[in-house]
Amino acid sequence: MDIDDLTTEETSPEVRRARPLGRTHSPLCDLVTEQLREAILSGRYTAGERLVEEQLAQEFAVSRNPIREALRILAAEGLVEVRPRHGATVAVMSHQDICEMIEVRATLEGLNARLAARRHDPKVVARLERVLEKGRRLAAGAAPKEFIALNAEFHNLLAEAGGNSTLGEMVRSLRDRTALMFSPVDSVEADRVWAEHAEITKAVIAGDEELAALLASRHVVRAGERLLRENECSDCVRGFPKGKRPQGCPNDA
Amino acid sequence: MDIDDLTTEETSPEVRRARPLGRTHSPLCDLVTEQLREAILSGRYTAGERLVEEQLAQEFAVSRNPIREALRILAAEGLVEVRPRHGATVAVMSHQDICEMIEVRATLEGLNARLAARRHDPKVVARLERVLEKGRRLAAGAAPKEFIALNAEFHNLLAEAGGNSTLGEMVRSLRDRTALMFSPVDSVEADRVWAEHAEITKAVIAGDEELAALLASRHVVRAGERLLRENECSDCVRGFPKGKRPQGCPNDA
DNA sequence: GCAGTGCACACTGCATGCAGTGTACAATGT
DNA sequence: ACATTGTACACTGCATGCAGTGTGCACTGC
Repeated sequence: MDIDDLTTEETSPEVRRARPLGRTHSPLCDLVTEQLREAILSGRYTAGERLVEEQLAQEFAVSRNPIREALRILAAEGLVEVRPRHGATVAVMSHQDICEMIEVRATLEGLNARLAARRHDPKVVARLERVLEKGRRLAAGAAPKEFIALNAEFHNLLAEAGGNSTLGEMVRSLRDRTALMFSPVDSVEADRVWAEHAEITKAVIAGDEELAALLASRHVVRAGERLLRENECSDCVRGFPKGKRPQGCPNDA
Repeated sequence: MDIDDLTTEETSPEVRRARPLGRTHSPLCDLVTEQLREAILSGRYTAGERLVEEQLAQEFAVSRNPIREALRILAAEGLVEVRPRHGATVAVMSHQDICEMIEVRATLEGLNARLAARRHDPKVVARLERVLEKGRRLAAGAAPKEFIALNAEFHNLLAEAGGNSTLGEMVRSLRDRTALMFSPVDSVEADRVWAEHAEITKAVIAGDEELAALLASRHVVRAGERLLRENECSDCVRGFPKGKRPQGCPNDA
């Protein structure tokens, strides 16, 4: 609740360059949404875990009202599932769900890369290369969390390069929902991923639409394949401790 | 509020086949969401129109709470825009927004048709042909509203034929958001649209992935082109009466 | 006239309270 | 032992109320 300096009144008539409080301070509902999303994406809440309103309300030190709104928003995004009169749970994704999302994401990343290549805006490209360089230095050695952030940064920038914000928003959502599983990569994987990023960027710079699309699409499928291979014997993605699995989890069948 | 027969208690021990009330009755929040979505899509609320919570609450005869939740959900779907402390408005889409959505939708419909052709499940295909036939009879002569419904039915079925529910959900959302503008078609247009549907279906039945994808994609672009042509001089899509335009509407510039 | 100030109204953001529903578990009868 | 009923608890759904914020308009002094 970062409303701390409301007490300091304007005393001198000169322009004080006070930051526009009214514009900047977000409603609690939005803050909760962000934090909750972050918490889910970072794995602090595991798939299938119940999200009890009162509990969250105490955790965030707010009333249940903003919590409820946040939960509806996240439900609309697909990160949370709300069953009427049964409450909210972190969304559980089946093997099939993941396959579906990867298929769609591969197509959309392909389209986006194609658009990026078509425009190859020098400004955005420059920024892309900067992230690429930063990643090249850290890639293999980076902590998982750092790597994820860097990866997100690259892909967000690529989306920007595509210049289709609707598309960008959609892939971001898909990436969020699948990101949970892409997390643990060994250093060999990380190197390969980053090399692929470089290849994509090269194609974008060259304005080679066809190649950029192909590479970006394949980039998603590759990561997906590894993921699906790892999980081929379990229908649910994350390993739930026995007895704590979401109801209906095929692992219990 | 269809809770009408709660009074009828089970009196005889035999199984009464009473429908499970607990499962079926939706929370007000969901009902409001649906009705509001329907109202926006059918044009009963025009783009940029303010959606005042208290007003809606009285309209639906509920409190502001479920209204707020519905608004957040629709905002997450992109049908409504919520500015903190300024309230909600029906989303206004710029020329660019529409271009972007059409581009994405064309790609996704293409992917979906490809998948549908790959599976060409006889059962779904049979249903497709039934809708197609019904449409062929009515197409040109149908009332606009009827035509839209029929069109939606066809596309939903096609999505089902694709077998990727995530994808289906995404194209449905895109179709919703663009549907507003596709509405007024003359009978020549309607005939052409329906002929294209038939072509797509044929390719799906033949299992010709490439053709199905191409046709479906082009189908979207065609409709989009007409739309964009019509609006090429106005940046905002729907004609707002002068003085009632959403703030920032380029038509006022 | 016209910038600046104060005020009133409209609306959103949020907390609180209560009724209704789902669920687990003990009590009861068979 | 087992099905059935009763009951207590946990939680969601929703209404209500109030504080805070945005906005338009009258008022003031110039």
